[in-house]
Amino acid sequence: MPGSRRDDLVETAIELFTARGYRATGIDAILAKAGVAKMTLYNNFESKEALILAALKRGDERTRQRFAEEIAKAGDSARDKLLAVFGRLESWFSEPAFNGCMFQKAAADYPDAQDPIHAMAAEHKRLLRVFLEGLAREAGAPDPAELAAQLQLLIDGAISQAQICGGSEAAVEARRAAVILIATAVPRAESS
Amino acid sequence: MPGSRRDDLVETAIELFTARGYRATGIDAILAKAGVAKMTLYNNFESKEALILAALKRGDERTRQRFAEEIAKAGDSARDKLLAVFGRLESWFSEPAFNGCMFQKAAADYPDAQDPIHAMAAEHKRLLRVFLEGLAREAGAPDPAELAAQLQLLIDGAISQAQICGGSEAAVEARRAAVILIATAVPRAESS
DNA sequence: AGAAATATAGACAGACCGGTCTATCTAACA
DNA sequence: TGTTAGATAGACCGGTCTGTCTATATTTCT
Repeated sequence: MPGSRRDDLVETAIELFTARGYRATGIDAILAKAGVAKMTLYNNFESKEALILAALKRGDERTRQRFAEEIAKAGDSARDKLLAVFGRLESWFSEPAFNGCMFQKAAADYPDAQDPIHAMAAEHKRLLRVFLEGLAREAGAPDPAELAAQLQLLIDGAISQAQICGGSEAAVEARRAAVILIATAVPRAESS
Repeated sequence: MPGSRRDDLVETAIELFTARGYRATGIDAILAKAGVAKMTLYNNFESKEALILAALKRGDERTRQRFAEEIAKAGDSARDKLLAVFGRLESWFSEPAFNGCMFQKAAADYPDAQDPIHAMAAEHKRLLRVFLEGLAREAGAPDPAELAAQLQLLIDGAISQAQICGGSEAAVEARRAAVILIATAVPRAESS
């Protein structure tokens, strides 16, 4: 089964990079926590940067999958699906291990837009917006891109506030704002 | 005139810490750019952390002052004052040197909530919320804290997106969302 | 069982970091 | 003019970082 050690490394990298930051987390800390030798890392990845990119890739897939799962559990009205995103935020913020968004932190730690790490963070945000746009379209918004962009502002703002100030109130606040923005954007007066 | 060198150090620190990050910016880079000797730094500040805290303090004061200036230039309706905040965001994002919010980055680089640096970032967000709450109260919002919290989500989300994806569209998007949230929160139907 | 691939521990190099120290220079004030 | 305070350049220390190397051990497949 190739990739088992590799998997351990990527999972541990996601944990530590998200919790402590990319530059602040040394290779040795990841190796110690994953219980893997240094050469195994450098046989599977070209460099620390390659490990970061692999962690971001997996984190991106997982983040959007988690949103999709929460949406699947939600009611079948398109409005409820959109709001389920904020329910996912609330449970995420409530996890003891929550420590902010690994993509916001990646873009902050590697501010050069040309840097592949920064570029991958931007790509994640783009993919998330596409995802939201699909939901907004299902909900019948006449301008789904507009509604998706506004909801994404609330999402990123909530993540940022939760990381800085702690707590999960930012998610319920964002949800309340989302209710208003959705009601305004979607013509159908869908009450109750 | 005491503090001239000290001022140079704080200003340069704000620039470099914001542009490149706190951990990524070495003392030597600040000293070189400010044209100051290393011992002068350590005669004015106890440590790199003390310099960071001084930079955050000045940045906090300046940020809120810039918002206040933009608001003073705006129309005298309370609604226009609230919206002027987003005008300030747009011109900020358009500055060539824009590279995100020094407080978001500080909280990301020092994720421990007990860390004085993280705590000062949280305090800045709290002060900004108080500021917004005052404006919301002037605008006649029945629940000014609620409106302020929602607008702050838009602000932090816009800053985050502008840093990750570049451009200043996030500010105009946030402004459009703010118009909706304000109109919903403030009973008085203040048109035109 | 034997061979080939992969993992291990740990030493090591080279770079960079924060912070200290010294010795020299400059400027202000008596 | 002499003194004192503050600024300067730069060597230096201990520590940490990424990445390489070697020599040994373990697994896996035939």
